[in-house]
This record gives sequence, structure tokens and C-alpha cells, in this order.
Amino acid sequence: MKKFLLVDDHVVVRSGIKTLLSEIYNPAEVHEAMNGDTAISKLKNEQFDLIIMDIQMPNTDTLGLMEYVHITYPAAKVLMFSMSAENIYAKRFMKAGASGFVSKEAPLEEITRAISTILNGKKYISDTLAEKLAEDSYSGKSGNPFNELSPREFEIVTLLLDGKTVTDISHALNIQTSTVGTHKARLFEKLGVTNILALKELATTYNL
Amino acid sequence: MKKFLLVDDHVVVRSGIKTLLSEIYNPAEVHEAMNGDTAISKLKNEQFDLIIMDIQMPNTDTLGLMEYVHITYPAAKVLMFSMSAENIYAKRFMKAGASGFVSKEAPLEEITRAISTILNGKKYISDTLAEKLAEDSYSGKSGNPFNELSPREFEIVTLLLDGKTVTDISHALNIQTSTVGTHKARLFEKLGVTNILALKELATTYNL
DNA sequence: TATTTATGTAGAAAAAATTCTATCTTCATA
DNA sequence: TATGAAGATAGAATTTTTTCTACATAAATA
Repeated sequence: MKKFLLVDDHVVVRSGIKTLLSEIYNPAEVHEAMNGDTAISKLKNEQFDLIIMDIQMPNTDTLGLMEYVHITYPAAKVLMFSMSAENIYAKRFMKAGASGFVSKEAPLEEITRAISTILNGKKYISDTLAEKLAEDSYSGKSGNPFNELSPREFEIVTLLLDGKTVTDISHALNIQTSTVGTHKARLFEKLGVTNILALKELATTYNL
Repeated sequence: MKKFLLVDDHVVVRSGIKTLLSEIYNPAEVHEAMNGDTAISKLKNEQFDLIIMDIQMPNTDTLGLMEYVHITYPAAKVLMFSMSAENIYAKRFMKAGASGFVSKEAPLEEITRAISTILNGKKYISDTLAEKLAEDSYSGKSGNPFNELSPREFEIVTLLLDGKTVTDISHALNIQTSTVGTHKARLFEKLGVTNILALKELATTYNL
């Protein structure tokens, strides 16, 4: 019997995936976690065939969580689930050790394909994402300025775009406000923006 | 038998709600639409006991859709479903004729309560949202929240939306930064917003 | 291998923003 | 007309953010 762990803060989403999994892998043992902490403690006690994780959860640094899972349980397979279509996040998560990336907007058929591909020990990425990854690796630059950001800067930019203040972020990441300030200044510099609204606009044009 | 229409672009969300509905209202007839256009055409052909709609869908003006539904089918009951917790839009959707507003982050228990409350002909809003609404209706406000701003506040909101800092504004208007700060705090309060990004979003929905 | 560059971090100081309280004025209305 | 609400304004105190400098480490490169 396959064992799954769903990490998502939305009941309805968990319920939807659960239904889906039960239909395909009957019986399927489906565990749920609505935040990073719960996920971590579940992982300590049990081993899963597949972890399905939302990339976006309140009060949870999901990229950090992905890294943690990959380092702590290198054999774990994680399918990242994103609310929006293929975006700039995908690459980061794949680098952090995810086994696949799929959008919640994707047709059911693609979602099930992603799951079974990963369960078979392979990685799954959609065709469009594969193209994007290919593009970058051969043209050097993607043209997307957000790709120039370091992992930490990227992490911070997403929180900033979420309306979080420097102080919020310093708490969330357990670092000094001055450190957050430094990252913020460097990332503003890299992106060529001078205020949060311009940052938002830029992010929107690159549909981040 | 109850007839439902789910309007949401995410398969897994639809599937989750569908499962939920089937569990409570067995049998339940659940129709789905993944965008506004599909929803409109479904509404033309059939009548539903309840429409459950995501407030956020790509290429869909959901507030406009809500208004359209309310005007075209005044008896229709619509439960708005938002990805994030109670947000600034809730109020506008309620004013546009929604029967309820609930967050996907809400516990299952609240979601089912919302659904049954509305099916019983009542409106459902969370306690926190109820408070917010009470505040307004009691002061008789309606429509565009930007109209509630005083001339000075409006002047300042414009500059703020232009990416100007408090200091910039104090120079431009020849007043103290503390004065600008006071105006800013009051206007944030009036608009029910806590940061500049939320302000921008609000301004965008009222195409300011 | 030695050297540079990028990154993550933070302390200290400075600057900016926010909060709180308090005038003063205008305007509506009991 | 007296009363009070709404608005525009700030001073002072406080909090937050920014800036500047610096250091350690890791990765890249001459």
C-alpha cells in the first residue's frame, strides 16, 4: 500500500488530492499536515512513498522546508504543488531537491501522470517547464531578473511581495533586521527597483 | 436533491469541495465551471441551490461576475471562497450580493456551516468579517471606499500609489512627516488595508 | 593554488516611519 | 448657539528601516 503525505493548509485541497489518490491507489494511506511543523514531525515518525506539498503556505518557508526534507531524508520524493501555473518558483524547488512540480490548474490527467512518474522513481516536470529550464541552461541568461537573485534573496523577495515587513521577515527567518535590510537592498539593486510597488510590478510582469 | 455549481479553476479544489458536498448532501448534484464564461453559460441553462465561487481566477473579473449573477438571478445564492483569509475584498463581494464568504484556510467545520447556513436562506459571514461589515453599515458607507477619504487623504493616497515615500510627500506638500504619517494611518484604516501592496490591489480593483 | 567574487550574516549609527496626543478650524446639527 | 464630529496639522517618543562597514565562508577563476 502506498503511503502519502499531503502538506497543504487548505482543507479542500487536501480533500481533493486525497480523493484523487484513493481513486488511483486503492488502498492508499493518506496523511495530512497543514503546516511545515506538522509535516516535519510526521516525517520523523514515518516514511512516505510520496510527499505532496503546496509551495505556498502561511507562516511556512516552503523552500526551506523542501531543503530540509531533501537533506534529512535524501530518498524522500516530493511533488511540489503550486496554485499558479508554471512559474519562476519551479526551478528553485527542483534545485532544492523536489522530484516534480505541477500546477493545481493542470488537468487531472497531468496531476496523476506526475504522481505515477515520481512513484516510478523518475522526476516529473511539465513540457513547458522543461522548455524553460532548457532555455536557461543554454542561453545563460533567462532574461528574468529574478533569476539573478541568490536563494536567500529570492526567499526574501517572496515574503516582501506578500506584504511582509522587514521585521516580520527577520522573525520568520530568525535573522537580524539589518540582515534582512541588507538582502532587501541588494535585491532591489539587482532588480533595479527602488520601492515595493515597482517590485510588485516587476514581479507581475514576470508572473511570479 | 441539492444542485451545486462550483466555479474554480483548480481541479483539486473542485474535487475537494465535491467530495465534501457528496458527504453531506447525499445525493448531491455537483456541476463545475473552471472560469467565468463557463459559469455564465451553465447558469443560463440551469438553476442551482448554491453557487460556490473562488474569488480569484485568471482572466476572470470575479467581482463583476458576482454582480452579474446577482442582477441576472437575484435569487441565486453565492458562497465566495477565497484562498487567503478574510481579505479586503470580502466586504465588496458581500455588497455585490454574495450570500457568504469563507476562506479555504477555514476548518472544514466552518465551511460546512457556511454552506448549510446559506442553503437555509441565511447569509453566512465569519465573526471577524461580521464586525467589519457592522462597522460600515452602521456608518452608512457604501460603494467606492476611496470616496470616504478626505481631500487631503486622497491627495496623499495618490502619491503613495505613485511609489512616493512619506518623506517625499512631506516635502511635496510642505508638511511634517508626522502629518503625512497621520494621514496615511487614517486612510489605511478607512480603506481597511495594512500595507502598501494591499492598498495598490484595492486601488486596482477600483481602477484608480 | 592563490585570489577574487558572491553570499549570508550582523553591529552600530543614521534616517525614516509610526504612534500617541493634542491643537485649531470648519461645518453640521441638537 | 452650543456641541461635537471630522479634518489638517505637528511635537515628542518610539519603533522600524536603512545604510555602512565588516567578517566568514563557499564558489569561481586566474
